[in-house]
Amino acid sequence: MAFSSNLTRKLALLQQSTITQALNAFSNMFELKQIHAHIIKSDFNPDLKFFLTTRLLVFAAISNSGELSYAKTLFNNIKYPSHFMYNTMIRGYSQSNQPIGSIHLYVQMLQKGIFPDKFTYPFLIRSCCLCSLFLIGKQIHSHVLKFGFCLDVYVVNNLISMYSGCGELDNARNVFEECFNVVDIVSWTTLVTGYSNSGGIDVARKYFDEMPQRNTVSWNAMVAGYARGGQIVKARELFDEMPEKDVASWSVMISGYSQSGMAKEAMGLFQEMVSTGFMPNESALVSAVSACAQLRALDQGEWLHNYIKEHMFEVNVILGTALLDMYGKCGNVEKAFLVFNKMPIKNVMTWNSMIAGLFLNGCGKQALALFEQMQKMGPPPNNITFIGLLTGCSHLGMVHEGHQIFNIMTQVYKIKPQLEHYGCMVDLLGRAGLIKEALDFVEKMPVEPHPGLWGALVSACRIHGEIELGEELGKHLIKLEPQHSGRYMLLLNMFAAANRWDDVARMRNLLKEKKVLKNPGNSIIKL
DNA sequence: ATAGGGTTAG
Repeated sequence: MAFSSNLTRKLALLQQSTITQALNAFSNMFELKQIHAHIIKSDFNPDLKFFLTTRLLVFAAISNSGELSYAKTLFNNIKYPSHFMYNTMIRGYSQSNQPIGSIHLYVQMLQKGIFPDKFTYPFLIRSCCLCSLFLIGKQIHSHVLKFGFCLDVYVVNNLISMYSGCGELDNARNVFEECFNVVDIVSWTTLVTGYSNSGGIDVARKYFDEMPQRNTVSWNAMVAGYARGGQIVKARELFDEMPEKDVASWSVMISGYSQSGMAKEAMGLFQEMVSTGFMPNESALVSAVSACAQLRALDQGEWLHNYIKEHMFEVNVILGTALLDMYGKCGNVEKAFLVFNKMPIKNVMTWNSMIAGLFLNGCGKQALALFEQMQKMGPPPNNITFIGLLTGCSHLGMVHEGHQIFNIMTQVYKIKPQLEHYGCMVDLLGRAGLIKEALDFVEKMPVEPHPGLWGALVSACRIHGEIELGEELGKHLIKLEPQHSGRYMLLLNMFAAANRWDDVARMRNLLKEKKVLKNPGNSIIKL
């Protein structure tokens, strides 16, 4: 008996080593499926089968070339999955496009009496954040406390990051302070990011200064915080002070410039990055392309596109959208379409940008045709889609189509119009000279008209010579916003257009009298 | 037995 069981074990070990070698050799789903088939057909002992299935599950669920749906099937066919298998699936879902699956599996795990461990929670909490299920996240926090896993720094950091993500910085800080003996550089950095994302940039800086040590990521987080908060000069100071820069540092700073509308600085820094010998990453490229779009710099945009092609960067959905947006804004709608058609994955923003690009170049019919296509085979349009469509119709004078779009928005997609949508409609009617209809529309609106909306109407009155009505509306507007110089200018310009010079002079005096500063206009300050 | 986090984009 002893002899025979020993033999079985030896045989198993022998089999195990061959199979382990085979497992080490597989690197894609095709090979994995072959091995899976082999496992099903052979009569390995159950322990070995279980071991091998675990290996397959890990690859299918979490590796880059895996396939979560296959992992799901695999998992569902296992009678008694181990806690490790549950953890693997929870992690797999957390890095998929359906992170809610993690939560379902966690519940299932508890129902089956399988105990979670410290590896369960980081991914589970991450999934809660990704789905914005913060209430569930808090419940899970109580599980963490109950099971005593808050001594694990990974769990702690994910909790801090969850509370930061839902803007509850007091809770984030409480976790940080209660676990002060386990926190590390990542916890500090998470807190810095959390505060700077919630408008607490000074608190963020305080934590940054108090950190026992800093690395490049912590510096990057602080620079990003300043850049996001519009304090671009401070961001740059810190960027220059950094003891060491990595690709993300450059990327953070370039995106800061680009998003603050400082497109020239963004381009300059991008060039500096490349000449310093750094290979830009996708996000730096996106910011640079977007800077070209702002500057209407087609040549530089095309240079970047070539650079991307030459270096064989994967054009992901964000980079692709940035590129077609750039081509659209720079007036090359053909190239925009070329990029659009080549993109294997498109999302709402991709479609929105392409539609806007077509409108911008006067191709209203094609823009509407693309919207038709989007409704048939694209992602569901969102409120931004409709702002783009209505603005486009307004600029091209497509009044009838604009009305249709508004109806589609409210009736088909049940999207409640926001102030912006009403503004577009008023603009659409006003520009077309349908001032009465525009006023009717304003009266029927269920929301309080925004000052800018009256402004659009006054401009329309100027263009279409409805001076009396314009005057009435303009005065009403000045009452609403007496400190806004632009409101006076609307009336002044209208009187000038109607050759009513006395009234123009009267407006000038009024401007002086009220000490309303005239907006000197926008100018880009070169650093 | 096996494993994990913080910065950057349209």
